[in-house]
Amino acid sequence: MTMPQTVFALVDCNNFFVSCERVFDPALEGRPIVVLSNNDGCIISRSNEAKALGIRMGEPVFKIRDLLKQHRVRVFSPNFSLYSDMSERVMKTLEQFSIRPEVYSVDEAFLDLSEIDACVLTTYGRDIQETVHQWTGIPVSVGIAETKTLAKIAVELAKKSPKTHGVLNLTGSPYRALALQRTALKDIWGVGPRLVKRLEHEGIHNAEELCQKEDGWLLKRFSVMLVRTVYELRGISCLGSVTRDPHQKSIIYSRSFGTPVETFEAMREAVSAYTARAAEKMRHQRLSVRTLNVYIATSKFHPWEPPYANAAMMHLPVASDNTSELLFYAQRGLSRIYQAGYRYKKARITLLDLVPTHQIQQGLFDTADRTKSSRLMAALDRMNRDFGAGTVHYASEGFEKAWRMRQESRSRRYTTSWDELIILQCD
DNA sequence: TCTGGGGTCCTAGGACCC
DNA sequence: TCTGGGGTCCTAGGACCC
Repeated sequence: MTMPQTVFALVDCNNFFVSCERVFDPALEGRPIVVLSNNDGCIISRSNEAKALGIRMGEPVFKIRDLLKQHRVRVFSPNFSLYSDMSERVMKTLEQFSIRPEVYSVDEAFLDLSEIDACVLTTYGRDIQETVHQWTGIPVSVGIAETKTLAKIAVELAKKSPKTHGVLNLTGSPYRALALQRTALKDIWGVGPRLVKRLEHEGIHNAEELCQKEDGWLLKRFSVMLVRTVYELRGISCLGSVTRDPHQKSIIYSRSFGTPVETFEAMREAVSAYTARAAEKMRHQRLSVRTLNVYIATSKFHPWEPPYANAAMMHLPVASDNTSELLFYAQRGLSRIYQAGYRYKKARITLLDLVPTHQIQQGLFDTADRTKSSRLMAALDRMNRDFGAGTVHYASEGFEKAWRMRQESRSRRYTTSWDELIILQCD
């Protein structure tokens, strides 16, 4: 029995965060720009002009300040509400081309094109590219192939070679072997730095050579995961859906502090604020949590300071989506791990064991009035949504927030905040 | 002075049971 | 005195991804 041939397209937004900034300020076109991580720490998105200057992904900003200045690179603090809104617009547009695009990340989606006539696939890809650009202003590249792993390779090659104009169809292509030959190990989806090292040690240096290896040999030395990747490279689709279904398994809220935290009170504020943010995210997805993890740490970059990191795992008797309840456990967890005398740089709240709120198992001795508390939470979320984040918050989150992260040059939230709409002048 | 944040999956090893 | 071995469940940590 032969399986029907699968075909996937990977649609990948070019330099996504940078492209979002450009949509609302066309003067940025052709200029080097970068977007920074939270706390204005590292580079997380670069325009082609910035890449050409040798600015690397993940580069700490303080190391390249002179370079940025010298070339008059426009620098943006991240504006995630803008980016996620733009992302939704792109994904919505893709629904024109496939019943249910699999949203893989903020800037990537897979489309199942198995039903599309093989002779029109490349044209179809171009159509996707043009429509997304026209409807959202975001430039995308499209890679088409028999498996998701090959589609990834196709899209990377499409970005690199100008001849393709951003669309490359590898299905049934005589160039596939050549494409694999030109793909370094580190550029294969699922192969990270550790595997690269081990594979190179075995004398394998590109995707094509990896494909030639026998299954048994791979299995003996590596894992089933790598075997799966190799099958994909050979054109046999064996990855399931990449979307987060049926619901997310964990929610993290993690931030570095703008200035180090050195007192229990300040840390308690930060942990409370982070817990409240994580709880908001969770309620937005109609989930409740059974296990909560509190983590605090000093900087890992200051070897001259005494290091400390610890985490506390807290189990709730009954799954909850109530911020007050979560705050109680978070604070209790914190007092278990907090040690005085350190300069803390980061805190993190992880919510694990998430369950849909509508199917919570009530505890035998649980007397809390769940309906009442969920109405309170809904009211709180609504106020913060309609009147701006932080309109109403818990006192334990604090008011001074000296630990709050730095954000010096964020663009306006053009699409999600009434106060920050774009203004046109017509003279 | 300044070094991000949010996820998933797999595996090894310990605890415990029969 | 003999010091087995299989199964399951849980967790921490590794590896990878964007």
